[in-house]
Amino acid sequence: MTVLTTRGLPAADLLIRRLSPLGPLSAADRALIASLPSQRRQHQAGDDLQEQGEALRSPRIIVAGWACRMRVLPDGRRQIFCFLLPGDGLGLCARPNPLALSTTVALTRVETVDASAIGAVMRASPPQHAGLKTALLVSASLEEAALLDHMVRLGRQTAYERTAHLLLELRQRLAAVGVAAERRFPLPLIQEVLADALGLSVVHVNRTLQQLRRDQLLVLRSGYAELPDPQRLAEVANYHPPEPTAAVAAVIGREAWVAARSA
Amino acid sequence: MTVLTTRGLPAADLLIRRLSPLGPLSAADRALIASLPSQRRQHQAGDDLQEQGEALRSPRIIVAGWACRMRVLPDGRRQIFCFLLPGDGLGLCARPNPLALSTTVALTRVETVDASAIGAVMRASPPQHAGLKTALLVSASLEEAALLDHMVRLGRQTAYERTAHLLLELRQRLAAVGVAAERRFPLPLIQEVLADALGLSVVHVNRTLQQLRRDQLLVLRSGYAELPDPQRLAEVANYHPPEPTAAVAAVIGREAWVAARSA
DNA sequence: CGGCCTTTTGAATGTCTTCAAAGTGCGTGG
DNA sequence: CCACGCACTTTGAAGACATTCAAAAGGCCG
Repeated sequence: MTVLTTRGLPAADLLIRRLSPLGPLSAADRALIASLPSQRRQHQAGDDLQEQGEALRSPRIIVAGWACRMRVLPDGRRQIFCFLLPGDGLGLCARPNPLALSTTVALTRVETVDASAIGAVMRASPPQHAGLKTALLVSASLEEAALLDHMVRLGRQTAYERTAHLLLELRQRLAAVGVAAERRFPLPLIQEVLADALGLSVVHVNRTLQQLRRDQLLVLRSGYAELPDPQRLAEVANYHPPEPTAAVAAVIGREAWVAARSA
Repeated sequence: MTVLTTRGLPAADLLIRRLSPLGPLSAADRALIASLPSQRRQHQAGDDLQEQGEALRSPRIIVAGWACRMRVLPDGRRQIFCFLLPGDGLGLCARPNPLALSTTVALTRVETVDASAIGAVMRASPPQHAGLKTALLVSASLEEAALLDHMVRLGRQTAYERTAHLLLELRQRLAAVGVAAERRFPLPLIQEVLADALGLSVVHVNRTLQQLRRDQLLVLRSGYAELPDPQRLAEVANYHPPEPTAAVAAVIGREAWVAARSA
């Protein structure tokens, strides 16, 4: 059975579910993840999790709720770069002591746990955590690929395609942490947020969502989205899910991965 | 006097000019850069320098010409993510053996030199090249920031603002390698390329450029752009150049940088 | 029940695209 | 050296897509 909510789900389960397809996690890796502090910090919707230009705060993992990275223009226009979902890291960066390149804001109530131990693995390369580091690098790779996808949406897709494409990405990412069923997943975003992510006006997002509903491609209710026909939606949106295999190969090379699996 | 062409300029000069404001380059760092092979590989305009999904080719530095990273949709729509200018690296990545997340194509005739030595510094952390590694990481940081800037352009700026903003970015980056004067710099791009970068149609790019000219903010001729009033242009575009100081602090922390300078 | 935030609707407007064709510049070959 | 061809730029007109403004409807919480 698929878990449809993460609130209350231990951080470790979430992280292991997300990372294990991305690299060969050793027993030591799993132990390190399991030993992450269980104490959760609560953030209210609207809270800044990270201010642009400020030194990166100590690394944390989101265990519940949604956030986003964004930038605001002087006249109030806002662009959302990406959404941060349960299982995603905050301030997990391979660079030492970096400044934040964007502001991170909680979109719902968010719960995070400290992930300094994982940050340490990112910065050093302890041999007993090579698999974990691989998974983290693959994860960073996937994030970067998602940014490029988003740029294609903004620059070269219609409102209808953009919206469909984003919905499929969110479904895919939520599925990777066990928070999405095949067709149904939580979507706790108001239309203004979708608009700022998709580079559209709120009114137009509203009309685009209606069009998707009329076309039997989307059902929205009580904070959940349902995609009755993901296949057809993927076709209209030109959506291609990231292959985990490709993602892994992206960091360690396909041969190395095969070797690691069989070892 | 500002050098207005790089063809013939040694790779080392270009790289040192670009990297020295980004990190404290030691004598060893400069020696390593100076010892890069001088043999240049020629690529014709239109050549693939790197295919999406393919293993990253061995790292090289562009010493002359322009390239871009981009993705193409099945129906031929194309989005350009960023431009690669002289002094920029190809396949310089902190991740080991990664696959390319996008295709890289030469936009003009391009000359590159091998940069395996620099790639090695990126992957390992030889203590005698700590400064160089810092500079490379800062450089990667700036690249990422530029991607985010581009997303803001695509999602939340008008055609006029986008175009102005991109021109200012190009001027700034070319100036960093000594290829741009205060107001004049090479712009070897056809309008179709600008269109694919800016998420606009060719026709609209044409009209937007005309508008900029009518407003006395831009002069284009024989492959060069001139910005008669960069200040005013920056205002209409909401352009904020990346501060080198901020960039350095972004990687090593402000205090560490100050310490390194005075040491 | 009332107030506030969010969604929805309508109408007018504006930005940007598409299609089609003419103009311009430049290199090549006659 | 000129003429031609080709690629790129420019122009016009029509229409599609998206925004803006304004207001009504819906939902949720105190």
